[in-house]
Amino acid sequence: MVATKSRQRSTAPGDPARRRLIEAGMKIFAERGFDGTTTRDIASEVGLSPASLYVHFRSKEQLLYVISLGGHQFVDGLVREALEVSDDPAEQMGALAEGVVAGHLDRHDVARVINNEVERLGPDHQDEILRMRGEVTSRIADTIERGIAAGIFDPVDVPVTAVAITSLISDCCRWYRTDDADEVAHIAAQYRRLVLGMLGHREDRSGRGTGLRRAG
Amino acid sequence: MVATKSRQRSTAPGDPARRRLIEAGMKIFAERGFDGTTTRDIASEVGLSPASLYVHFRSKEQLLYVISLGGHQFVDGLVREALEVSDDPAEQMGALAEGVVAGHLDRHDVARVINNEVERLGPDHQDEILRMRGEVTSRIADTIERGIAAGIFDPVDVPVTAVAITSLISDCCRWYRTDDADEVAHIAAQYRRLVLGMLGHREDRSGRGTGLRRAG
DNA sequence: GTCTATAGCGGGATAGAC
DNA sequence: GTCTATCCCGCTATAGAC
Repeated sequence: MVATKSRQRSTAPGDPARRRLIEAGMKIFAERGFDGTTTRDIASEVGLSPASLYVHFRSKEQLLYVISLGGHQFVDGLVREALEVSDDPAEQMGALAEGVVAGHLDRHDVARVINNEVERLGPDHQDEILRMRGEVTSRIADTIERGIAAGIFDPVDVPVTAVAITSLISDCCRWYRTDDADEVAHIAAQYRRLVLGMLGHREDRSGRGTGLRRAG
Repeated sequence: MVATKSRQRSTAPGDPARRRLIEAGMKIFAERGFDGTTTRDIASEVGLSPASLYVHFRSKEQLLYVISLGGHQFVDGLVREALEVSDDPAEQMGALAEGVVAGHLDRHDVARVINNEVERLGPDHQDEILRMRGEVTSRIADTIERGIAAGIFDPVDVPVTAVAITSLISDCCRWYRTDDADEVAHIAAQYRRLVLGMLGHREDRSGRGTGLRRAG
């Protein structure tokens, strides 16, 4: 199982109202979508007047941007953590799938927002967020390539497979919504198997991969 | 490769305006989301006044419902077609993955709408559409079970795997947008491999599955 | 940093002529 | 079946007092 730590958001610590607005935005954007959410919804959720939102954020779009940025930093953290567990591409990919899925189910509100509301960002913010998402896919592609080179993954089409894995482990928050930690762990473990299966990695084949480097 | 025929929608044939509104709705809902689309956007796209929409649909939500229903009937058709290619669960699942992905890329506008806008439907319509989506997952689960029974799939967690496959082959329209038929065919073929990999089905293992029934 | 009040605009849907 | 005109409402964002 992969831990889900480092929840830091880009919020100043001494500003509770701002953070509460962010948390409310995550929750309500996830439920109703950006365009289905009013600034009144968010403000009243935290017991503030609609106008107060504009003390902390230039616009409703800016709030979405801050949430999206924090969400992607969270995912980046999950990915980096996973890649550090080993030098073995199969271990890395397994940890990555399991960790990202667990993180997405754990924080399914943010996960839904960063998946579904990217296109509601302004052009510049959208570009930036999509670049961050692209970096996750790049890391996955790189791991696949190392696994193929090590002979422990099938010689799949790398770009398509990297996108498919990104898609699969991100989209889980569309299908599951649970606070049961055991259930989260179970689902995440299954997704690990499924992702390694996509790469043709069988446990009984790992003996073949004598060329792989173990972590120092 | 799997064909993408039977495009019939639930539109009366002698009513071009209604159909044009449906096509416009597919396009614009896909681009901007249901809540980001105005009835004026849709009407002006087909050269009608805003009021004309209400001659053909009770409400904006009703238009979304009609589009969603047609989209799910389209997907249902793809699934049924795929299941008819053979009695071999691996052939069926491969055809299903390839066909659904090809269909989703071919008609990525409808695909995006049925994936992203379900929750904008009213409660009853939403229930109905989610039931249709659930039936697709059920058919996938059934195919997985038959494959496991035949010894050609790994003994995976059936519910989780069925959801994951549904997720993967539906979500492709988030990542790809192309009118190049060759590219569509290539991506769909890759997804076939990936899905069969999730099930632990290797081509070189199919000899093991002597217990499987061939189509009559 | 919070509030009340409101500007300014645009939305879904309807009325009624043609 | 289409139009023009419009109702009525709610939205984002701002002004200005406290």
